[in-house]
Amino acid sequence: MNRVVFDSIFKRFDLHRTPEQDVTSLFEHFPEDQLRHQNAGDCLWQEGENADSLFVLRSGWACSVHYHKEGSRQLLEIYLPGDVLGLCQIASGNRRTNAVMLTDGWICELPHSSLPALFDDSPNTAALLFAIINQRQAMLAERQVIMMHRSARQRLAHFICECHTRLLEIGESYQGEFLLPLTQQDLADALGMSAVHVSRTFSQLAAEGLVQRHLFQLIILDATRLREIAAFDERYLKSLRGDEGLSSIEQQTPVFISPTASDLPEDQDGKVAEK
Amino acid sequence: MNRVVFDSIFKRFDLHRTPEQDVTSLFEHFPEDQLRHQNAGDCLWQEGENADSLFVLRSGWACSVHYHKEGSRQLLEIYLPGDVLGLCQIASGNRRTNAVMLTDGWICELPHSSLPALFDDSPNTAALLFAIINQRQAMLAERQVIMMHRSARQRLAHFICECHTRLLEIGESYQGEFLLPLTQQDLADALGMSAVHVSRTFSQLAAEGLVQRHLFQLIILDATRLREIAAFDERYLKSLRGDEGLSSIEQQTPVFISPTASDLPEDQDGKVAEK
DNA sequence: TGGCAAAATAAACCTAGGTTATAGCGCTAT
DNA sequence: ATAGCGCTATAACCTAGGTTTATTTTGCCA
Repeated sequence: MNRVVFDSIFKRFDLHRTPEQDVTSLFEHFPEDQLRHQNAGDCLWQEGENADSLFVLRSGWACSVHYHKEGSRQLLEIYLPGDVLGLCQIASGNRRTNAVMLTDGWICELPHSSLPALFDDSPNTAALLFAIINQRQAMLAERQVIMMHRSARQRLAHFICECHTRLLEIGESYQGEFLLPLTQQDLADALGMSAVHVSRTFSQLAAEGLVQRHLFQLIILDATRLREIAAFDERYLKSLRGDEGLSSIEQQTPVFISPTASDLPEDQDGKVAEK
Repeated sequence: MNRVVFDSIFKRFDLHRTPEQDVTSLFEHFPEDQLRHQNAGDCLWQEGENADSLFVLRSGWACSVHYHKEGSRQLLEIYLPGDVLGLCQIASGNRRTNAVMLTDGWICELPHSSLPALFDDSPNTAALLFAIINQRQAMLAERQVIMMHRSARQRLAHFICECHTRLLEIGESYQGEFLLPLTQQDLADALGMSAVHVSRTFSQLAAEGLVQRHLFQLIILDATRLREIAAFDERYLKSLRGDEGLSSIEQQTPVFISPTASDLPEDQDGKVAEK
């Protein structure tokens, strides 16, 4: 490795060429017995702990969450299958949030100490991790803009669009339909609104024939209109990919790596977390 | 370099030892003629441009800002002397925000292409940049929590505390007094509230004897109370430092590097930006 | 010294969304 | 069955903060 690694981090376009192989290697570098099952509600780490490992989410949903002293909480990031969690604590070395499974799922834990070996194996991986961190930061910035300047209705619409787009990329949504394993309270905590208002807003969107939600199954009935309302510009989700974004959702094929059903021990269909 | 560099990134505590020297080297690696004067209102980069360099802010204030189609805008980050701007676009390669000088100031531009040489010179610099990115992310996350869960009054109080703490670290505040070169409209755009309400809230804080603002000079009269209101926990600002945060503000000595007055070409006292 | 433009105040009014309360619905466990 | 719990829905009410419109203050410049 050596110079090659840093070059590949700082000459950004290098990483557009082989992200997939590298993510794959990230998964495959560790033997299957490192794969761990988690139940909905399980805690991956807690605020204040030392951070000495990364997690790769192979199936299921997770989130990072901040609990306030007054009892309320805030969901900061939503993690989907294929996501790497804990990257932003590599430097600081301690957790500033909690990470919780939203559904059952399988995770793979990588101690920081194992990273150098991983980089030896596939030099571009470091660049990839760096790119992922940057992408996450882009998502945070985007979310901040949206939270501060848009109505509750728009925020909810945007959240749905974002989930849908991300799920399409990993092949977990068919047509406009997908499983959104969050309670209205979860959504409220993620979007900075009250659960009551989430309910109201959902009813409203449903009444307009835009979406439909039953149990935790969500169906987007009018994607175009929904994206209009949300003013959804998916480019911020695309910085990891070679393309320029803005292509219509329908043409997309999964690019980012998600674990295929076959290489996972049974149950990857998350059951919903109980509060 | 080589292995050493990555080790130093991923063995986090290495960087608690020598951050100062490295930031210094960041500054000194480039000859003085690279130092450029900027006027308040100058644009360092614009949304959509290609990102091929970093900026080090040596004096003055700057911010990253997002303009909305409807004409409103959002200040995303505030940069103070000593800050490095543009880090989070290294991987993605294009700007997703605008960067604007809030006051007159001096900046130093580092093309991405010059980074490898810089890393050769002082291997820890890479780790430092990495750490700074993480720190920025922590600030973003913190801001998100605050923007979503706190009242306008608390947000304003928090913003004041944050600026004060950051300015203390670089030696640009004496006692509770410092220059805050933002108009109420700027503050409104940074805090997601209306300019009118910023004014109202400022008046209220002043009436309670907490702060005092004249022109762009701000005086904190009752720091303790202000921090209570803001529920200000400065730890998120401290991840670059070896200490554990939480020490009282009064005991702090400047640690992060700020350019000393002497090594700057005259006028570093920013004049306020005209809108 | 006077005039101008940008900021800051102030008052009146209005609405998005929070809060509280109640009720229905679909589980699981006795 | 039925009791109990978690999630959702709907309605009534209330408040923080937005918007609009003046009025005042301030600094800048000729």
